[in-house]
Amino acid sequence: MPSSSKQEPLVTQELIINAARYVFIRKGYSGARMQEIADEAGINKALLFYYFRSKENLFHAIFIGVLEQIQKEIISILNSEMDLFDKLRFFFNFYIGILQKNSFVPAFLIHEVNQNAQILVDDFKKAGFTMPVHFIKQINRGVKQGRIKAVDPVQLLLNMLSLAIYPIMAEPLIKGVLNIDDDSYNEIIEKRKTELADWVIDSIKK
Amino acid sequence: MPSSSKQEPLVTQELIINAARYVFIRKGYSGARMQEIADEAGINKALLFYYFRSKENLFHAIFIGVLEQIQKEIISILNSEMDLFDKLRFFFNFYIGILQKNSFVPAFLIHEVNQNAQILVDDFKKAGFTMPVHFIKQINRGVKQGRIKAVDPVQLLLNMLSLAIYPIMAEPLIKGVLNIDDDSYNEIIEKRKTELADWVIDSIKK
DNA sequence: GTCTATATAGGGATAGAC
DNA sequence: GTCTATCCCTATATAGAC
Repeated sequence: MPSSSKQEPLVTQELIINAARYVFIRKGYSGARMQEIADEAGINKALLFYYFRSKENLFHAIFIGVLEQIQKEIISILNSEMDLFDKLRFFFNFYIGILQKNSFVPAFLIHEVNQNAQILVDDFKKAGFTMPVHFIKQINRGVKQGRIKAVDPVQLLLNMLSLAIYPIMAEPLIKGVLNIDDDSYNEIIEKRKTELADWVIDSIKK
Repeated sequence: MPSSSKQEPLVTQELIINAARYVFIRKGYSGARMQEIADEAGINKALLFYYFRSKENLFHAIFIGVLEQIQKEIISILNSEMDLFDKLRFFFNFYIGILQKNSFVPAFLIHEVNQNAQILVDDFKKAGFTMPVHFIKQINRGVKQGRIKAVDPVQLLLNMLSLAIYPIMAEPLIKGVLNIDDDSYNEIIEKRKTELADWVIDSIKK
């Protein structure tokens, strides 16, 4: 474990973490090369093995970090104390913004979990993942109070995540299939930040 | 190119295609092993190189096949002559059914296109991919005739695809995050086959 | 067409100098 | 802590017998 000297802009371990994150998220575990991570970090390949004993170790460190970030971003929004409709507006606007800057993360997560569902359960625990209990209660309360229609909170949550995440994670594919250029697609996504909230709110309010 | 004898249940080339499809879709290009494909097909590894000259060749054959299948499935529904609301109901019911049997396909496609967007454009052309022009016209006509609200057909299409695809492609991830068991999740997906159509139709009809 | 045996390269991992 | 050199296994690919 290297000592964190105070003046250097980025200590080696951080250089490695950032580079590994960049490469793993784009290439996946099996597609990533330790040499490429070293190049990206501007250090020697052997150093990777000095700081993290193996490729797998390094991967898990990255993976847990990604989970923690998502936990912080999504769950904290969903479980916040905002008014329901404000929360929905905030969710789409804020979360799509995050996704735009991390467009490879969802496909990375799904791809890795798909071939390793069992083992990665441990990483979920390490990242402190919890259900959005407060959000679910909030929906159920809204239904009971007659403020919104009788919706299943889990289905609503699935819809929200789908509508926000899919068009961004599948951007290269969709642009290819529908023959849309970069600028047009950005415009489409930008509109979704507000229109999705309008649509969802309109569909559940009484 | 082997002659297709008429009596054998599956000629070798088909055995290879099926096995390669199975393995590539689950592991991705970089995660797949030619040995595993050979085992899955029940043949010798060298035969893979006899029929397809390289791993890359075999991959492209599979990839184009997957694109052709999707082209046939989705675009043909969207461009059919059905009434709009019937079409939406049919789309969610039928397409989610297909996705349930091919749950790894979307993540596979996205993952491969993400790291190879440029090269794979050729495969799109080979697969004969076209835009759902008829569907888009149908929406615009519905809007003009005042039958449905003023919706952007591309946004509507994105929403339909997102709502259908994401919860299935992300199933292992979501089950992990939300702590849902297999049976409950299947029930949730089953409900979506009809509820999504109800929801979308309700939100666009005047 | 199908097999066994083998060549060749790539990439994870370690040894050891500084 | 960081580098160079190297080990060694794995995976793609080929040669050649049958």
